[in-house]
Amino acid sequence: MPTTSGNALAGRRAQAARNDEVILEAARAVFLDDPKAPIAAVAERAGVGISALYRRYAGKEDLLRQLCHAGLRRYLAEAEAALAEPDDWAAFTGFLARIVDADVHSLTVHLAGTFAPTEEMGRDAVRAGELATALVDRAHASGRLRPDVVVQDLGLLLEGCAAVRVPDPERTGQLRRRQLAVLLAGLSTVPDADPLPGPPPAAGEFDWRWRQRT
Amino acid sequence: MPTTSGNALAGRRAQAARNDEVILEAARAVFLDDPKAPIAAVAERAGVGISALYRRYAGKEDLLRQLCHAGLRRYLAEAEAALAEPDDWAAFTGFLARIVDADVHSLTVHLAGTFAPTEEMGRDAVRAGELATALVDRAHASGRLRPDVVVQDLGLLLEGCAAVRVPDPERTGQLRRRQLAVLLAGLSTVPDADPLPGPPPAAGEFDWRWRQRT
DNA sequence: GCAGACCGGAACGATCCGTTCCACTGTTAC
DNA sequence: GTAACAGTGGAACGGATCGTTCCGGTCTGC
Repeated sequence: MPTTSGNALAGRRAQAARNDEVILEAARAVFLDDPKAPIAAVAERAGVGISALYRRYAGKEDLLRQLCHAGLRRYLAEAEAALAEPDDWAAFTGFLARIVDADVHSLTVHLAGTFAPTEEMGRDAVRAGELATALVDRAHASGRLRPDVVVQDLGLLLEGCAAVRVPDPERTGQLRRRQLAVLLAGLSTVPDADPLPGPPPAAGEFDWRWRQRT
Repeated sequence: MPTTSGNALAGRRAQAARNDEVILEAARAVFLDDPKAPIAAVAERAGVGISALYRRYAGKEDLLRQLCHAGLRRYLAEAEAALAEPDDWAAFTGFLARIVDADVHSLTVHLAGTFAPTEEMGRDAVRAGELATALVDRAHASGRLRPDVVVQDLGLLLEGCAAVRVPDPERTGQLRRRQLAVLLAGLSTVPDADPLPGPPPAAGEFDWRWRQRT
């Protein structure tokens, strides 16, 4: 029989621990899809009751804030990992690809403004700006980045990728990779040797937009 | 004294005619900013009462539909105008620039799904697809468009531009032009000779996102 | 075997929003 | 002149939504 120490994952305590993760993941998925989604949608998606949510977070704003902060931390982690990469241009493109794949931009940006940010988030945001600047500087140093590109252009680029969205998440990822490839080719000084990635968008692939949404 | 025929713009009839336009423009501005905006916001922005709206449109859905259809017609008009342009590549890029400037993509796409489309809209949508295909074909013929680009990539491109938005509409236009330039450079087979247009995004220009929204 | 951590979900109260309705005003037709 | 009326502003209504609270139940840890 499990005790508080040592033994992990058993019984009620285990369910609680699992719920911690399952709720956060559900919140991520739900609010990524619709930043104004009701909190009940998160509970439903997670397969838990509403109480399980309120036991962990003071309220909706608190949940949003922590979710957003997690995204910001992910951004920092990826940026730091990228700066460890020796190749300047690969560090730059790899960073962007991972941020796009992780859909971090939607989290940090589309959720911003829906809660009062903490001071720590402010500090993290500043640091994120510094790291991004370092990555852009190195990309410039490599000579492969157009000279008239500034750090803030990263915001436009990420926004442009995050805007691509279809119902199927996996397909969304493919299309975003394609969009990113085009944008990077546009930001590069050397012609793009590779073909555009992924199956190209097909006829009728965007028709779902016209179907009546509830 | 004005009669029904001949004389234009006087008295009550004139106000009504003016309101027709002022309401449509207000609706455009409001729903472009927030597709889920309440109808009262449109009336307020137009400086009229709610009755003035309901006298012209059967309901919110009807207003949305007509607004969206107007955008679709604008798309068709621009596409036809572009096809009259002799230079294949200029026709392609000019078309995209005008669509981006007119913010037609947000209208047709972000409003889609909020109303039951008419059959005429369906026909117009099909025709829009045909014209877009013709423009892409001509761009391919010019040799300046990457061979692996398909018509549906236009959707991604427009989405990527429409995603750029700051509070000031004029600045939004500038930044979208910049984004479009990058995307077009990425879609082109020949290196981009011109520098990126407009003042580059500045530090702190996106901070407004973090200010608490009501 | 019991105290309590943990949970599901109904219930509540506060908004919000689309639509209707009515009183009012200036205009037009006669 | 004046009677009908098109056009309007905005209050009021009814329904829907959503964040949060709360209570009864269950299973665990000791």
